[in-house]
Amino acid sequence: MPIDGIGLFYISSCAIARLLLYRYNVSRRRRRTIRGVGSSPSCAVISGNIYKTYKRRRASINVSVIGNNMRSHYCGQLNEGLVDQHVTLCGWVHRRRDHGGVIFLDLRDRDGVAQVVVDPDTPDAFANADRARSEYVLKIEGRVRMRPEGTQNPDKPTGMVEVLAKQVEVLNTAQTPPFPLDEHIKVGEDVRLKYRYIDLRRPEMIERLRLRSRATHSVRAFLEDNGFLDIETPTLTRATPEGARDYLVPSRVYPGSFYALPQSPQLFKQLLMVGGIDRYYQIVKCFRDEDLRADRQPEFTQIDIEASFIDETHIMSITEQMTRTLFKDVIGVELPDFPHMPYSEAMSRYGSDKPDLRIPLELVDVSDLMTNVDFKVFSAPANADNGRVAALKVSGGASLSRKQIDDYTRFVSVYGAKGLAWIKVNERAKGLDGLQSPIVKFMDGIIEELLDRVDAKDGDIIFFGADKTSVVNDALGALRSKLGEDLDLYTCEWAPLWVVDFPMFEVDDAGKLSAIHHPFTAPSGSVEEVRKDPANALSRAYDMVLNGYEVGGGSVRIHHQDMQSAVFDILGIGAEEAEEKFGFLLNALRYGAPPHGGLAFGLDRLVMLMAGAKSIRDVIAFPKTQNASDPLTEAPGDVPAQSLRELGLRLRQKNAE
RNA sequence: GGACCGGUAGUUCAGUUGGUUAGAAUGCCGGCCUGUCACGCCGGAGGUCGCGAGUUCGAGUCUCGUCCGGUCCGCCA
Repeated sequence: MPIDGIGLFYISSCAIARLLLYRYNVSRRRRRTIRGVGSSPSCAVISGNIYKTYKRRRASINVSVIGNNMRSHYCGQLNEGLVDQHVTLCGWVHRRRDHGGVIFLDLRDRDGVAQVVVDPDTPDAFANADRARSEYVLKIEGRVRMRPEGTQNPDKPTGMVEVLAKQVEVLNTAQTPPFPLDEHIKVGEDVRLKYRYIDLRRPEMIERLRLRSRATHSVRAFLEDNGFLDIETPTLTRATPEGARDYLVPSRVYPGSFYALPQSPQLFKQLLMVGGIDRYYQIVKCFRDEDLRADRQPEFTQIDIEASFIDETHIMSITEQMTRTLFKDVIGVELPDFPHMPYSEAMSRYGSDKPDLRIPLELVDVSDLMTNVDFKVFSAPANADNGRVAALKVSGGASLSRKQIDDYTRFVSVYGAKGLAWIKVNERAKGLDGLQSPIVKFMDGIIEELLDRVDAKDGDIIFFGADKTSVVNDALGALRSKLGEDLDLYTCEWAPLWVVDFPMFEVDDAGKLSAIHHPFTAPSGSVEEVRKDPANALSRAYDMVLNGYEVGGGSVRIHHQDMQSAVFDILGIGAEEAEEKFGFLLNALRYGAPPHGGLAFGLDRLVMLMAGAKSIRDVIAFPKTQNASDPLTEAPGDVPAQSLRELGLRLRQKNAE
């Protein structure tokens, strides 16, 4: 009992201290960043380098050394306030500067770098400093003192002080690292991944992982405060017929049968709702055996959320607040209110279901102008049911060179566009003579209306896409993002939004319907309406989009068995298959399933954006390469024949033919 | 499954029309240096030009194949 009491007291006093500290930091940050929050309602105005922002902010964190029995302080904690104190530091030799009579050691730990001075008055320490090399692990005892006048370095966080070493202990030697740890030297990612444990020592990498930790902490705190329960779900589960390819795990006990690693805890979280949990969350690994991208790893982390007796308005409101809190807590950014945009509007105005609203460009539909032009490339799609002709005007874009335009033409070709027509508006007042374009000769009679519609001014360029609607949207949507980046057209730093009113199904090339979200998403209409016209049914799904990335997505779920069966029907999942694969879910829906819905965030993407990283690999401690391999462990690897035999597996001959 | 870019010293890169012994910077090793902070100065070592074929008198360089890394399309409910 007394022990419990002490423990409780200890925890709560710590928590209070942290809370106070946290309050202090938040208010300081708010003062600094609120200036940057600007005029546009859906945009946070650019307020300088984001990495700098959280780097600066981190400097104010008091890192606890309680329970650390080898060191008294972290290197990064040294400051004028510690002058004349005796400190013990532990860390790695970041750099060694040997002046013959005096040796400077830059000692690095996860919190920063401290300068240690070793002079010959302490011969043992001097000898050890002399043999120290890069990345040796040292323990240093000494006195903190101000650096002599004229040698202070205000560019470094600990640059006003140094530690005069009394003892230098070599805790471990180190081989010369395969690459330098200086942040200003770039190193190939394959080398970094092979020696990830060294790469992680780089301040930039530690900083990103710290950011990630703070992000999950913020999310957990928010959700716990709002009554969500953290509940774990199985990792060994069963394969689902729809969706991504599953990672399979053979069963030893049932030879020939397989577990699947979850693509998400979707079904389990719905079962938790039927189980009366009411509010659930989990920060959880998910697995999808599909090809990788900069923002896609075979295993990734979701912030998974589900709630009962709630509709889409409330879920979006809660998770939007969560995201806003997250950004404020972790990088001191006040996100604006998130606008809601129907899927159809996103597609027609931006050619994407995850538009980057930092970019001021928009697709403008000009199909109606092109129905009669003497130019088949435009008139054919303009007259086709599933065709579209759209324009994308870039202010000041007339200065683009022929080579740049050719590059963009090649760029859109990967999306299926057969070309990229353009008009340079050199001088509108001169009429056709003031335009420069390979296609303007076909635009006789409609050119003024066209220029008016896109609000073309002297110096602009107008790009055109004309093809099947999906090709035009893909191509011009991608071109829009590309131009935004190449020409640095961003009007703000953060542009979040909700995309809503997704179609329920999409038609594939074979004419078969598949679920756009997933087959448990509730359609907007009744069972009868959905069965009658599935192709036009809308779903109660929503995606959170930030800077052109889908960072989260969810829906209100089907909670009636008859609707669920209808959707399986439409998807071509027969009653028998549905019963076999999802019988447990259909059963659960018969036993009093509450109305429920939720959302899943891609934690890696969120952290990547907050960290200003280009790839989620940079915010994952041990990521995989684009071929889904790990250069560090060399996974995936062979297994002994005996293991296969136990699992009832035999490999097919590799070069059978 | 496909397109594109890259692979040369530990690292980052240069390498001309195919032509002598493949270079630079940095790192590493040795020496000198008591106020540097990406310390400085002097000297030295370090190469399977990803791998395999082919063309050629001769290949880092040209051709084909292949492996690896990256970006993207398809794919990713």
